[in-house]
Amino acid sequence: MLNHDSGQGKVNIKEQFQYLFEPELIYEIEAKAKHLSIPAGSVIIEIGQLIKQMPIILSGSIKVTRIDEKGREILLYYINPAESCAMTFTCCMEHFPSEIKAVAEDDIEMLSLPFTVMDAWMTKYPTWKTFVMKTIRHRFNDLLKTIDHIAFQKLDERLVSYLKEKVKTTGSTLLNLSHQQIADELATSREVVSRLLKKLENDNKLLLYRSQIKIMKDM
Amino acid sequence: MLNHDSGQGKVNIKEQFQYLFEPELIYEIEAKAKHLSIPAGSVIIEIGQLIKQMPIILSGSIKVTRIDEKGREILLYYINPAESCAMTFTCCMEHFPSEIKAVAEDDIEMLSLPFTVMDAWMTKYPTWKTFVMKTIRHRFNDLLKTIDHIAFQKLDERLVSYLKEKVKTTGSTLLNLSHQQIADELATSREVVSRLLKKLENDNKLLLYRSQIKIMKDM
DNA sequence: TTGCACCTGTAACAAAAATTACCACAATGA
DNA sequence: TCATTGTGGTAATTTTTGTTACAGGTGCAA
Repeated sequence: MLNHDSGQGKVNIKEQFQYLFEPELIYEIEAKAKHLSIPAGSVIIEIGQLIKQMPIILSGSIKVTRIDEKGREILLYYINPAESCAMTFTCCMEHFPSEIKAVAEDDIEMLSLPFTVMDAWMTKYPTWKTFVMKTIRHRFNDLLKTIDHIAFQKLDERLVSYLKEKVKTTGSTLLNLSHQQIADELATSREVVSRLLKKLENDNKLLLYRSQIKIMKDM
Repeated sequence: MLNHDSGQGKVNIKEQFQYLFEPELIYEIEAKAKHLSIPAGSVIIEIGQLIKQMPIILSGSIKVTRIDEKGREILLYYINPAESCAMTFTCCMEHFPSEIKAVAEDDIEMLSLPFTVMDAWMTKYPTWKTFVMKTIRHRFNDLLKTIDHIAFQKLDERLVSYLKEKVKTTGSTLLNLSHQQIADELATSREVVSRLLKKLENDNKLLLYRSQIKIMKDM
C-alpha cells in the first residue's frame, strides 16, 4: 500500500511490474503511458462520461461508487496499486460511457494509457491478457461481495464488515472517518451509523473520537 | 426469445451466429462444441465448482444466482440465447471455481465449448474477443442494476421492477410464479411478497391466481 | 472574537420489513 | 379416499431502519 518512492516523487515502473508483465510490454507501457499525479479527492470518472484512457495505479487507491438518480451513493470497491479498472476495459474497448464514479481516495500516482492500445495488446501480449482477465475476475468478485453484504447482512453486520475491511486496506486500526462518510458509503443515514457505532463502543469493540475510530482487537 | 426450430429439435448455429462471428469461427465452433439439451430446472453450475466448459445458449434461458452460507438466495441476472456467462470466461481462463449458481430456467439447448479454446480464440478471432468483452460488459451492468435495486429501492419498488422485467423477458403478461419463488429471488420472505402483491392487486396493477400473476397494462 | 460549517449524541417517532402463527384451499399421489 | 405438500391470505408483533428535531462541541477563517 505504501509508496516508498515518495521522496523521489516517482514510482519505478520497471520494478513494480517486472513480475506482472513481460519486458517488451513494460517497454511499451513506458513509451505510451502518461504519468499522472492526482491529488486526493479528485473525481477521476463520473457516471455517463466517455472513457478515453485506461488507468493503472502506481500508488494510492481509488474509490469506485455507484450513484442513483436521487444522488444516493454506495461503495462498490477500491482499486489499489498495480491494479486497474475492469469497467474501463470493457467500456473503452467498446466506446461505452462509464457506469460508475471514481474518486481518488488519497494522492494518486497512475499511468494513463490511450484506450487504442488495449485491443492490440490483448492479442500481442499474453501477460496483458492475463492481467485484464484477472482484473475483471477481481472486480466481479468485489461486486458479488457487495451484493452479499447489502442483500444478506443487516446494517450492523455490514458496518462491522466495512470497518474490518478498512482496517485491512489502510493497515491501521485508527480510521479517519466521519459518521457521515460511513453512512454515504453504506447508503444509509448518519443517525443510524452513529447509533450502531455507539452500540459497538459500548460493547468495547471500538473507541469513538472526532472523525476517528479506533478499532479494538476483539472486533 | 422463442425457438422457432423447436419442431426440428435443433437450432441452426450458422444462422443464429452469422452476424455475430466470422465464418471461420463458426466453422470452429461447429467442430469443437458439444451440443447439449438440458431440461428445465437442472443445476448447471454450483458455487465452488470448477468450470471446465463454456456455455453458449441457443434457446431457453439460464438463471444465475448468488447464495450465502445460510442458504439464502438472490437473483443476479439471466443468460439468454446467443449469450454466454462472463463469470465463466474469467473463471475458466484462470481455473478458478465458480462464485455463482446457474439453473436452467426452461428447457435449454446450448453449446458447450472446452475451456482450452477460450485463450486461443481471444487472439485468433476479433469477433470472439468482441463477444467476450460485450458479454462481460453486459454482466457488469446487470450486477450494477442488481446493486441499484437492493441498495436504493424499497421492496415494493423492487417487486414492481422484478415483475416488469419478467414480463419483458418472458414476453407474456401472465407470469407463472409462486409467491415463494419471488421471495427467494428477491431474498425476502413469502409473507412480505404476498402482502405487497395484494396491495398491487387492490391498486389494479395486477391480478392474482394460484401460482400465476396477470400483469395489467398500467403497472 | 465571532460566526459558520462540520461533527457527534440522542430522543421520539414513523415506516418498512421480518417473524410468528394461524387458517383455508388446491393439487398430488398413495 | 385420505394424507401430504405446496400455496396463498392475514393478523399480530417485533425488529430494523429511516426521519425529524435539537443540543452541544470543535476548529477554522473572516
